[in-house]
Amino acid sequence: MEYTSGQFARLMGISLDTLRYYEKEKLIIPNRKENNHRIYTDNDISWMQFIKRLKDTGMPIKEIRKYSQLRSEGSTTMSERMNMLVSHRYSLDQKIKQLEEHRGKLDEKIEYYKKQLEQ
Amino acid sequence: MEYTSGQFARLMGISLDTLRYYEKEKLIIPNRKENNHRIYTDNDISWMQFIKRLKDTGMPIKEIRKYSQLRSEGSTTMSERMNMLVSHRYSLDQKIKQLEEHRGKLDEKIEYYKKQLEQ
DNA sequence: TTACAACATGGAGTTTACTCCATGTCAAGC
DNA sequence: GCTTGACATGGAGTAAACTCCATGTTGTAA
Repeated sequence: MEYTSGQFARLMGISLDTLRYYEKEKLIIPNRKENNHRIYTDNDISWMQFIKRLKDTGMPIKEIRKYSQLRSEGSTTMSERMNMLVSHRYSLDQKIKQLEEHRGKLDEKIEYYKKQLEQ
Repeated sequence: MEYTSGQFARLMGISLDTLRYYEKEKLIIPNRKENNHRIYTDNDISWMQFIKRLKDTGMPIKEIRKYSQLRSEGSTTMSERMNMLVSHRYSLDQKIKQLEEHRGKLDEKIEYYKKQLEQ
């Protein structure tokens, strides 16, 4: 399947402006038709979903660009890409652990409020 | 114990500029000495630690300001503050769950890379 | 064939959360 | 008494990640 920029943006749940911004930042660079209109493929869909995953887990755009750059250089950059993911996975793990601790402390505070309000 | 702004900032691991920025945003408003210098107390330490917790869990400064505002109005605002925390705790929970899912998907991708590189 | 929606570009503007800078005051050590 | 370091203020600047706008081109339905 192929998609116009508008269709693709709607499908991915982002704005056209954001899509073009990502292109300017070299995260995702679609092919063009003869009329210069962008054309996205199913392959772009899974790539975009992965970009969103990296973003949602806190990877800055500059670093995603680096990953994207390596990806476009082909299979010789595989181990470097894997290293990036392993390191990112580690910091994500740290982050989750910290958030869990914060959640526990929030629970304590909420419990405290509850007790105060019961009286 | 009492602390000057410099001591307090160092203790909390933030910069003096950030500390004053938080004051401008009404998150934490210390008393002043006769010479107009800020003076922080142990009470401010635990309050600041809580501010950091809210920040680290993704609460925007505007909302922390609202909580701070309620807090300064005394015990009559307790249930409202609790409601804020309960709601924040809920979204934090959602966030953690989403991050865990992302982590799982990252693991899959890393596994895939590993297999490719083994050959 | 003409209206209008969708697409394109370049550049300016926005929001959040700081961070830096110029300038001024003031207490303490040499 | 003078320098120096810590503190004060107001305002400008920065980085990240969009978001908006003006202007122009293209594709399609009536």
